[in-house]
Amino acid sequence: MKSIHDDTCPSFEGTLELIGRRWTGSVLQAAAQGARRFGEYRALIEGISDRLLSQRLKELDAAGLIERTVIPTTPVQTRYALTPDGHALIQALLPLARWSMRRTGPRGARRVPSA
Amino acid sequence: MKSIHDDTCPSFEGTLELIGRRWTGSVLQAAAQGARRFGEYRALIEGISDRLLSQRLKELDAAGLIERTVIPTTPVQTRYALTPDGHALIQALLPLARWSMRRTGPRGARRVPSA
DNA sequence: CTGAATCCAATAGGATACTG
DNA sequence: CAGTATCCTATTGGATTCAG
Repeated sequence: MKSIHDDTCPSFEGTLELIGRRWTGSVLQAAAQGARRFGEYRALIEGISDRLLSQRLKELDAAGLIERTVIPTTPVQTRYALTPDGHALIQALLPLARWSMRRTGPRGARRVPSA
Repeated sequence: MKSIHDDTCPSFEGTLELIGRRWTGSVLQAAAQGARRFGEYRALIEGISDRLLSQRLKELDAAGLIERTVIPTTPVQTRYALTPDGHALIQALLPLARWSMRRTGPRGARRVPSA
């Protein structure tokens, strides 16, 4: 049988911790859905605060998964677009998303227990 | 283009937060490598404390990803084995592990920035 | 060997208000 | 519109000690 061990490395934990932060999955989803402007992300992610959205976008930018571009109009526009790496991550996340859906049903009724 | 949105649900975030906790990825790796006894996990996961290993195993048990079995010998033995769901998770995690490896190189030199 | 208990430090997250 | 600044609380994680 194929083991996860064959394909992992010390940074795997780091990746999990990055995308495991609250809202990060939703931010990636929003990006995959085409969100580009700050307000678009905010509209797609129900319940997130400005502060955390800003923080998550900053983290994903630092990780090279999205790219922040400031367009000098008045007022300035800011775009957050997926990088190729970010796109690849989305693809790599699909099996996990399917696994989640299979476990909890398409409507995701319950939450995975955390303790 | 295929979007992650097509395959996700509210519990996806919950899944990410579960496996995004520190050490959880390593615990799953250890399980995939065949660890069953508490001490085997501890030996495979360098640096983890008893408290956190115990906590992670409890969480994964509660999530139905591993099963805890107490064997009444003296002293008692305790086994933590992957459930079918746990196995499926490992498989679903493989693309992500490969993605991590591609980003940082097989030796995982650097850590993904977190802020 | 397999944990539970305790204590402490660091971090994360929520709410709110404010700004160019 | 796109954030930043502050404050506060809750959660996490680390270290150590104790126990069946």
